[in-house]
Amino acid sequence: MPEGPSIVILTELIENLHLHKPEIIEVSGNVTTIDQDRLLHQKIQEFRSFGKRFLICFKDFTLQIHFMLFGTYLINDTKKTPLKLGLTLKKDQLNFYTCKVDLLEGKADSLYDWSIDIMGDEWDSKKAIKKLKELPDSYICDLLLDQHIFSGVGNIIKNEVLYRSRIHPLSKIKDLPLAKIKELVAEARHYSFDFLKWKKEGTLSKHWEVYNQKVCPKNHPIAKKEIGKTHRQTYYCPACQKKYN
DNA sequence: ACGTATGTTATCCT
DNA sequence: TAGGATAACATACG
Repeated sequence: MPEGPSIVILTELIENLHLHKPEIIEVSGNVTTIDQDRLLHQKIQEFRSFGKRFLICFKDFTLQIHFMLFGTYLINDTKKTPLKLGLTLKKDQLNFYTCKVDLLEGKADSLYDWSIDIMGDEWDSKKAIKKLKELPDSYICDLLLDQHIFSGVGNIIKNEVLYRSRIHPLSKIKDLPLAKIKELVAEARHYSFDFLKWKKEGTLSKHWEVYNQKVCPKNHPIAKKEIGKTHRQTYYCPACQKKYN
């Protein structure tokens, strides 16, 4: 569920219900981080995604849902897991489980820097490149996961993008030629949309070239290590991916 | 059946 | 005190 493209899918699913600024008739769930009464009888203005966050937008505040690692949702269905937040509309019900819910004052437009949303129309690759160059000593595997640079990129996207760009995860920004940085940033955006397409088709895992794989497409053995500052599981091909230093 | 994990953050260490 | 390690969340998947 958690990476950016999956949140886009959720947003599209709800948009396809063709709700028209629906009123919240009932609020349920065990969420404690927000005042549930604040939502009652409010009209939802729109649904949006920002990075890994799902946004339910109201006139002057924004409900932000982050699914973390285990979060799930059901539309017009329920399950046994304790309900974190349920929103009953006139005809539909939106149920969120195992997620982090926050109520932020203000409109979504002004709450986030939309130019860093990897799936967004306003994505600004030049800005990402600029931010990367400001962190010369960081490993590229950590920077791809930096939500202040690549909002919405997660561990799967990280691994696949590094393979596509043929960059070893422990390369540092200062050692990468500018052309390579540009390629990487472009690939981060491009693969995110491939992820979206394949996830919709149900073929995402079939297209993994390194993530969860034993060998790369050229049949070289894949290395699997927890590396970088973030210690996230990293899959890479030592033969195909060049270490810049 | 069990180990692992698409993520983040608070808290406890050193 | 800065930074690192750890736990917590609760489920699905192979």
